[in-house]
Amino acid sequence: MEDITSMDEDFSQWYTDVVLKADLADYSSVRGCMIIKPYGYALWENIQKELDRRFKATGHENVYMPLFIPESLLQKEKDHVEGFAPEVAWVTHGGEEKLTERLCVRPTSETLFCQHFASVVKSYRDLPKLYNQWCSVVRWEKTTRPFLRTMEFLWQEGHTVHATAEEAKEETIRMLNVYAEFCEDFLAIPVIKGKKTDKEKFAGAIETYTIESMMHDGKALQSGTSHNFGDKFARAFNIQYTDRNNQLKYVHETSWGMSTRIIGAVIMVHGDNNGLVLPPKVAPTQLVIIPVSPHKEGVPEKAREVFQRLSGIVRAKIDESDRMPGWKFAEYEMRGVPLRLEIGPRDLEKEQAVLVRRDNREKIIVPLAELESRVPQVLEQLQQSLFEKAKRMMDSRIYTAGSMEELESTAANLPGFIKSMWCGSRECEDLIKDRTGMTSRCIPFEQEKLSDRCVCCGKEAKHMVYWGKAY
RNA sequence: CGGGGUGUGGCUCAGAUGGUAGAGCGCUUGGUUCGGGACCAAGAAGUCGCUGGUUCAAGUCCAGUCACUCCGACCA
Repeated sequence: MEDITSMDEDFSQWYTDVVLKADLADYSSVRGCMIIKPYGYALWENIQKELDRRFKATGHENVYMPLFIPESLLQKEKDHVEGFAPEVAWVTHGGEEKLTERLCVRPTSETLFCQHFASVVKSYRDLPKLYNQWCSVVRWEKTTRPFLRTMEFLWQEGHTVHATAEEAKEETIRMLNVYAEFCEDFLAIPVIKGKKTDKEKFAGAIETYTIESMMHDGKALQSGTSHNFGDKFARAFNIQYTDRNNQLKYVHETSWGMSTRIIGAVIMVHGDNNGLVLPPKVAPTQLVIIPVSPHKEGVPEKAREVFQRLSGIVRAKIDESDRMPGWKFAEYEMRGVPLRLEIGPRDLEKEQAVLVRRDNREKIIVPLAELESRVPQVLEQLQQSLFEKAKRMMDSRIYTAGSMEELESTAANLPGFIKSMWCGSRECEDLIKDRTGMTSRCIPFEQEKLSDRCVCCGKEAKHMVYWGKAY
């Protein structure tokens, strides 16, 4: 089998090669939609499991809303419908009969949740409602790429209603932090937390918060978002409750989402020219055992014994197929399995096994007796070093610009993010996009005062902003 | 939606000037191998993306269409 395209040569092609050859997904006969294969789906299941655990730990409950939204319902909130109308799929017929009202296939479920909240929230005693749903949504995209942008994608969408604006804002930030910690601790992907500019915020939100991560090619991927709707949707959908003082009040809402797109981030942050590299915490298989010269006496028995001992401790797999060992090494590297254990005749003599790390190919000789303690230890170190490597990569590609000239030349020559001061005007944001191809990624929570002046117009600066080219 | 590229066994591709469909890899079977993608032998596998046209004859020429892919604009 030939190698995958080198990422330095053609990053996009490298990405596609990895998705296909690591056996994560395949193209389907439906334009823009992909088949998520068992290995890719196992990855998603691990992401789901961990996120779901974190949602439950913060008091959320899972629900399920319908796939279809009546047109009249979608129309209720003006900004929302304007944002999504261009990319929804419509159902116009049921069997042979034309429907009296078109149904859209949900691009997101705010409107359905709102209608439901309007019917179940009556009193301050009914609040808050902290809901989440796991589902797929459809957006009629013009160009698609596996995981990064598909017409149908799997995600979770959290929807909550609260009594006060303060509570809604707290929830928005809480869930952004859940996402950020999940990315950093579980996926080993460093993120920048911040707020979206008005131009970039979600259709219908008063504030959108985001975590932005940097891919290997220096481009940004919005990895999770959390929206504060204030009482905008509540007013459009008439979601009111009676408070302790018998006053009728509008609720305050939030929504937040993370999708299978995050798998694209895992690929593009950790992957290398040998294929996928998975952080141990999310890897479907954490350790693969490869018997070497399995026809030699004692080898398969010992390999199975090691497999038995380790499978209670880590997600282990043993490959006893009749492939050449070299083929297996390459194959499991392609699939990003964090740790490989080789065991052959030479090891039997010395009562040892050879561990090989996926990230740096370091070989670690471990006495058989110590495997139970050493394997989890090495996995933990690997998880940690993947995060540190990604963090160094991101930090080393964040530049500062004090003038438009600097912004333009940096954007043209150096992949990565650029931070600069900004006056807050849409005009400057648009101009920067025109001149550099970069959009504002976020107004980070961690502000630095680089200067007093907007990088673009020279007027008084309001914020420091990260700019970047985005997926 | 604009611009470029590509559609031929599972995969990567070859098939000048139209004339009976090819290779390598993979797959199956048997044997030898086995510490970084092994070797030998035998086999199976294609209505040449789809529709129409030109022609005695189309993978090849023409028109249309669909899909994939890359680069822009729009978006999780």
